[in-house]
Amino acid sequence: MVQIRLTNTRTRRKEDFQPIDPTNLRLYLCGPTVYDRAHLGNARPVLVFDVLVRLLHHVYGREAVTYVRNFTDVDDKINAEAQRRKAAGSALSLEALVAERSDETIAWYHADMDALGAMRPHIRGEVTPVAEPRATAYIAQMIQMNLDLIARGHAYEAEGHVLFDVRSFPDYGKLSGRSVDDMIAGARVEVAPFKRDPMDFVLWKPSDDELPGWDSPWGRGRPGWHIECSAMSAALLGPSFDIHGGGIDLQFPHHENEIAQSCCAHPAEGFARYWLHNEMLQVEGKKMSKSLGNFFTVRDLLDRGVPGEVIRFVMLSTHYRKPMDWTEAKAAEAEAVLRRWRGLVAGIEPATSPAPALVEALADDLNTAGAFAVLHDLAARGDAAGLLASARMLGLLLPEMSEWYEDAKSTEWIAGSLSVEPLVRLLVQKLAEARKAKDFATADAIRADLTGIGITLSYDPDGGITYKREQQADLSQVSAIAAKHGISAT
RNA sequence: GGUGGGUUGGCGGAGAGGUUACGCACCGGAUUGCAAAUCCGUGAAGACCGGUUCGAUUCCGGUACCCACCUCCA
Repeated sequence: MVQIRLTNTRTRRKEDFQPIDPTNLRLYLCGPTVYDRAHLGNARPVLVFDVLVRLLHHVYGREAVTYVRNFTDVDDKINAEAQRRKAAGSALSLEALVAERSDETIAWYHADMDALGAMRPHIRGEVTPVAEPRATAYIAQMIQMNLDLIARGHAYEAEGHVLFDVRSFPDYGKLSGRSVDDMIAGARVEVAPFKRDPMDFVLWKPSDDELPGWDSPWGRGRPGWHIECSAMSAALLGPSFDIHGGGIDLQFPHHENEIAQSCCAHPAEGFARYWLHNEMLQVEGKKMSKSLGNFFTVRDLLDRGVPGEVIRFVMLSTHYRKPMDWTEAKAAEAEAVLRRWRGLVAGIEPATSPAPALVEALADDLNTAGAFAVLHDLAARGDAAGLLASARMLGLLLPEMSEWYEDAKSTEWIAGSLSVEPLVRLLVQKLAEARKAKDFATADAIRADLTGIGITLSYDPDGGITYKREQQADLSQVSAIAAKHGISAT
């Protein structure tokens, strides 16, 4: 059996992965807060985990893997949207409006992640909504966990809040390498007066009548963010499980707090054994932010015609623990490579198993960049069946993601360009006739004009011509070009 | 201020104490009416300063620069 090695943030070392139970692997990935479309950065941990899960499937079998990813649907931004709809005259209750907003955001999220070829979370291999818990469905478990923490002396009630007592957990700060005293020194937040220690964090907070809330021993309120993941992972995976993942920005405070809550509520258990954190995504060398104007969602890219498979390729071409930069140049390069590979594997059945070198690369702390080198090698040797089987382990060259390639190959035009398509066809026809008559001057002139506006073409061996519209094609000039070459629009 | 990560050839991006990473681009060649595509091939690197070593881009220390987190952003 292949030995998987993973960099465990908890120990800051690359370690052999030893499952608690090889027939029942359990993974938890912090999912999105469902207030809006997922931005590009949200996709990174999902794709990293997707490759990890595919690798685990390969090594341990699909039915041995349980992969849980939550939806955080308790959030001020969701509440704000619900309140806006209420104010706009909706007859629904606030709770129903919150659910409505969450539902539509979750549907978007599914569509976007599906487009990237990311597998849905699953329990022992079986895709089910249970593997994607919503925080609002686990409020009772959160309340119970808070009660346990209070009973064990790790939490206290103050003015309708329940707070975690960080001084009661000596290991607090271990994951992120900070001491409580360091954190206080660097803290820039105003400290609520009812906290025993400035770093104590909220497990439960009160809700007023304007906000969604649930009845609890501490009055009507809602859970703190961190307790949600502790309660849901315990409910679905048990108090000890194998791998917990997320972006490096969640290391502190979110994951630190999860550890504190879960380890104090279940002192005999180890909680997550391996912690995986991916580095952040940048755009053209800068942090993605709304103020810089370089903020965009996965859907924005898809709508602009960047295939999901290309996004996936770019994301995986950088190791997950390094900052990665999204650039147009990378997307173009990825598309060219994918196009070549798809041409190579067309009509080919995949080999029965991926190349051992590829599995080895992935087993070595998910070295996806190294895995690409293996794919390039297979392609260079003309091993199409091996390339296909291996690429699919990375979630590439999957049949369900081939649409963009098929469209380009069949020179199909998107709806907006239908009106000029007949003209282009006539121009190409004229070009073909000119070539046949060895009138290369005319042929080259037509080709140059079409290339100039972003319609590229290539000559097939049989004398036919394949043409396609590039991303930035300027179709407004087509009729002028047609007129120039003696073709009139009718 | 605290914590963590990074700096590799024109660009992107890995591994490894000594032996070609790989891809894109470039250049040369094959093919082509010319292109495109494809195929073959060459060249090119490891921030700076010290240390350990027979030997370091790879280990250790320092310096510079970049980034992230410390604010319920993956």
